[in-house]
Amino acid sequence: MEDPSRLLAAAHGAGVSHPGGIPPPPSAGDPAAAAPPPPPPHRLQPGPPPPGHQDTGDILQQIMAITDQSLDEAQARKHALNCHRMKPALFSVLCEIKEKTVLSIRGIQEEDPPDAQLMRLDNMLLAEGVSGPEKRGRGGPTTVAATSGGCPNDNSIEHSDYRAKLSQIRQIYHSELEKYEQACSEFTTHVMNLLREQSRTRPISPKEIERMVNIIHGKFSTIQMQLKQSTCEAVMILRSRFLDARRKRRNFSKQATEVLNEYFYSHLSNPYPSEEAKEELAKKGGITVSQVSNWFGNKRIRYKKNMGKFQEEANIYAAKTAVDATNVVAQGNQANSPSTPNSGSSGSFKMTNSGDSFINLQSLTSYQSSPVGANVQSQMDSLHHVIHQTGRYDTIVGNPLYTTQRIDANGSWQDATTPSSITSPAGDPGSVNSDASN
DNA sequence: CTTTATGATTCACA
DNA sequence: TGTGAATCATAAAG
Repeated sequence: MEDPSRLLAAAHGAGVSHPGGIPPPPSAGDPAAAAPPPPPPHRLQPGPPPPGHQDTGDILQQIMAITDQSLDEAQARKHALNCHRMKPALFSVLCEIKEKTVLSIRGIQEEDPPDAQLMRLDNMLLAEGVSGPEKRGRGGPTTVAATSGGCPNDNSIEHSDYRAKLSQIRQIYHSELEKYEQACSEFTTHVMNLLREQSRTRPISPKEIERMVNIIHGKFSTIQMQLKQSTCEAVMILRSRFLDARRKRRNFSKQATEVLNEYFYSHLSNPYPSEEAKEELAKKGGITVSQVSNWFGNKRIRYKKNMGKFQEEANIYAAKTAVDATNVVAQGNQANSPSTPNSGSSGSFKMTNSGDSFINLQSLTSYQSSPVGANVQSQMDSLHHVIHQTGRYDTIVGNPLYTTQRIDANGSWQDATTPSSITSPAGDPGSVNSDASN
């Protein structure tokens, strides 16, 4: 901002010799200066100024006096200046001087690197849907499939509360932003008007105006950045409050649990779905891949810890799988497709803590599996039955013998030791149903 | 309210 | 990097 006193000085002509912008005492020829300024009410330095500081004291006095002048008086002075006969000449001198000094001004600008922080904030706000277009509404199946990243926030579909709050933030952000922009443009026009006004008494290049506008915009963008920053903070807090899955745990849909369990129990020998299998399961269940991974992680450990507890469940899914498998077998018979494997043999995955009887059972199953056969099945059934009755199958048995049989009957057990499951999630009979559904 | 079930996170490990 | 194990935090059941 220009110092008003400088203008005054410039207009007086003598001011040219005072680069400091301090106006000299009014000349006698100046009609506007005819009336001596009223004495300042408050002297900063009472008493006579020390020698050598005489000028400064005077000047100071005048500056102080300006504040006491009425607006009308000032206007009158200004008008007088504009009408002064020497004005055009002085003005041109001023222009000349300005021309010379403008070079030194030029270097000052040129510091406008795209602010990294601002960009970060912008990106985040955009990602959160605060800035930019209205956030994509609820995710259809496409969204679910697309966002299988691992970010647990996909569940936001259910968090209508979260969305409401977010849109509130969004609203506030936009209204504030608008306010700032309005204020900025108002202020800019105000300053431009001022400069235009001033350009009558001093030369102002367009570059200078531009620079001024840039400065103003810079100042306002600093404020905007603060706004963005606090908006980001608000969103972060909101997120942590609403989307922290530990706080808001939602059970999976029945469909999801179904799909996962089917896979798990039909691949009990190796319940480690490949990445593709996980994706497939995620798609079928309408959850994310990382949720699938979590689920399998939890399932494995919990199943292992307490197989007895899962017995019933295992049987249910085993039966289910068996039906499917039977259907498949009935149609295509064994052997044909290498991708219709099978699945699981009984809980063979590193079940070190299981009882001996289980192990025996296990080995029995596996050894006899390849030959196939209904007799094996019945053997197993009875064995299972016995164990079931005798006793406390908690740590002893676990698991879907039925499945084992069926699947072994498919003859892919050997492969199954190493994940047959991994090879073909899609073609797997264990998940046949879901294939049909999709 | 307490207990159980369950999804997610964290950390160590191979 | 994926996994097992422990743990947390919440939903659901009793």
